[in-house]
Amino acid sequence: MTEKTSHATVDDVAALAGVSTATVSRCLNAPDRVTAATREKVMTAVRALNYTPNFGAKALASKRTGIIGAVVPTLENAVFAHGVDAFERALAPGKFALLVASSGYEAGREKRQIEALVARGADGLLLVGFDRDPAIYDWLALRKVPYVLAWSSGESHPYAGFDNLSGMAAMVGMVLELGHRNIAMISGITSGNDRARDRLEGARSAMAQAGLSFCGVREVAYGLESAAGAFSALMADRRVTAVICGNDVLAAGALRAAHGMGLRVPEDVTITGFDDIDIAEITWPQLTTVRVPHSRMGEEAARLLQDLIAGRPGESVLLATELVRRGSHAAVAGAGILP
Amino acid sequence: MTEKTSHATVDDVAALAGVSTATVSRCLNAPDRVTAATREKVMTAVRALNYTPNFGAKALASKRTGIIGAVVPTLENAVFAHGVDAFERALAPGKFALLVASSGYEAGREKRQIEALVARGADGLLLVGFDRDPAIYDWLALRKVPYVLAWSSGESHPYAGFDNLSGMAAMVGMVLELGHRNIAMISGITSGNDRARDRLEGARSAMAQAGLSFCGVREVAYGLESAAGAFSALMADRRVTAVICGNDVLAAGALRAAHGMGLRVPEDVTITGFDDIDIAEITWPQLTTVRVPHSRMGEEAARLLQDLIAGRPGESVLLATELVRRGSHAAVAGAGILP
DNA sequence: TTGTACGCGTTATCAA
DNA sequence: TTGATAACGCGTACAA
Repeated sequence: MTEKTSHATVDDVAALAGVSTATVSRCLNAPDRVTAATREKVMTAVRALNYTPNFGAKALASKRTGIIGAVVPTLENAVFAHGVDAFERALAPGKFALLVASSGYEAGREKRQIEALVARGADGLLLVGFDRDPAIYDWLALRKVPYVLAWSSGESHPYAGFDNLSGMAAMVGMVLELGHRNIAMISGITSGNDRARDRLEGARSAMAQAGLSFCGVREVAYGLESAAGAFSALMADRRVTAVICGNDVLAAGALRAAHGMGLRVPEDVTITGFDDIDIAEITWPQLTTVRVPHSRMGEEAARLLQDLIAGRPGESVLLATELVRRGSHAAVAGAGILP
Repeated sequence: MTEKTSHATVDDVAALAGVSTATVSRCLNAPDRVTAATREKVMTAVRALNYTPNFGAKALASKRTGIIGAVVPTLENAVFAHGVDAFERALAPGKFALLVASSGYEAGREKRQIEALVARGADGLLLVGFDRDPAIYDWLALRKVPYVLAWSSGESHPYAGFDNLSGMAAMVGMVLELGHRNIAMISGITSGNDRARDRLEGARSAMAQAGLSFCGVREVAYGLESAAGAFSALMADRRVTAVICGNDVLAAGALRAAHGMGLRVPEDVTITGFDDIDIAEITWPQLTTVRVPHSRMGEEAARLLQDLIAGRPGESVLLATELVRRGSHAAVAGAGILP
């Protein structure tokens, strides 16, 4: 009875090919350090035995797994789904694989997920934003795990992101130019979320620069329903002519609520988004929003992280955001200013 | 100069705690097989040394990684993003982590991704649909890697999915009841995609049952633009009063094209979707579509796969789809049938 | 309940 | 270019 269930090992391959295990290993990991003739013999044996290197043994001996971890709030937001998708595709094929975990916007869960990924041997990490317990950065440094932050500018950390603050300030600036003065905002929950905080901050500073402040600000969880609720509450103040939203999902929810209330967009109220995900082009009217190059950002993050893992310097990159003027904005009625 | 860079090992912990390495291992993996007193000593040492088990060594010795792999066409489609998100959340926390790869709807790339995940020591796999090279299933069986198929009923394979065929047949049945007779369809690319094929097949069989066939069928890549193009082409036939779409993205693209052509929906043309993702509620009018319990499916798939990995039997589950009647359908003009 | 000692399969060092 | 051999760090029979 031969052991049919056990897999072939380097020893089996070496024996069949008539070489040493060291040569087999070289053939697989550094083919150019072996003569064509022996390489041929070895590869034939590999195929004959259907040999696959044991992952654990390889990781143990080489001290690297080829696994990169990513922790995002949720894949349900297209922003992260697209970014992670692009990130994964930009990883050197065959060399790295992506381990994904979600935090549900919870700091505690994010910490546990980071630990779990590192425990699984992640060679590097992709994280969202910079706002987290400093102990985590210390721990990562201690463990010598390289990481890249995305969707924000990472302050002192390596990052591939953009400036949420100025992006939103530009949007509010445009709304002000349209003559709006009574403006409200629906923001994401800012606690533990630097993206949401920066967007709110950017909006407020643009208002302040014009000597104004918001009629009302509502912090709500990202979701159509919560945005719709916030919108109705905000519009109770009949002076409001524009509602700035922290992202496109929030804006879509507000838009729907507006329709439900019999309000015309943009004639009665201007609604703006942020992110420029697919839904921005699907709503009616289409959303005026801030374009963020999510896919490009995923690619840059992958490039940067792979540099870091390889011991190369690696430079952070700040991507530009862009105002996208579509149909959900207009000059305030009677303002005499053209859109 | 002490070696500051090397991490603590079981030996270090054992030495500090004054026990053997075996006891340390037991404390971490089977705490109940150790007295509370020694456990306390060991855990104190673990914390003091900031000890984390080496992943490679653990995997090598235990022959399992706690890594589960998933290969989906793309995370850009909300259907997969949501499903994967739910799947990941349903994985036993701390015990399993999710390795995600995308195939871009390419069979060759999917095969390579599967191999890459198995090479990374995946204890189990989540795959989309059943339509793939049989050699892959053989290879998986040879390697003894458990897997679960989702988004389809998996034929002879373990699956957590739903019946695309009957789901679409029900939708077409409803459209026929509304009096429509000149119907066209925008389908996803059916080659290598059993979901798209089943939906097209289900639609055709419902038509056939009424003694009809489609005015036109267009197979296009999933995307707003391609759907918009297909819609205009299909509507060149002025008899068409309803367009069945293979999924919600396609339907959203068709809807946008309809607006662009000055067609009213649903007064001039009925448009239906499939999947019931977020955008179905964001379009105007909201999409009449087929609801698929993506999150529930992800959870069931996780449950099933974990059963399989644990050596338990594990039962496939077929989830029910449901017709969601919203605003994009209406009785054909002059049909005298109420919606 | 705890300790001893070996095996897991690969890579890397150093000679040849 | 190739080969012998020593790590790599943990789990686990088996014995105490």
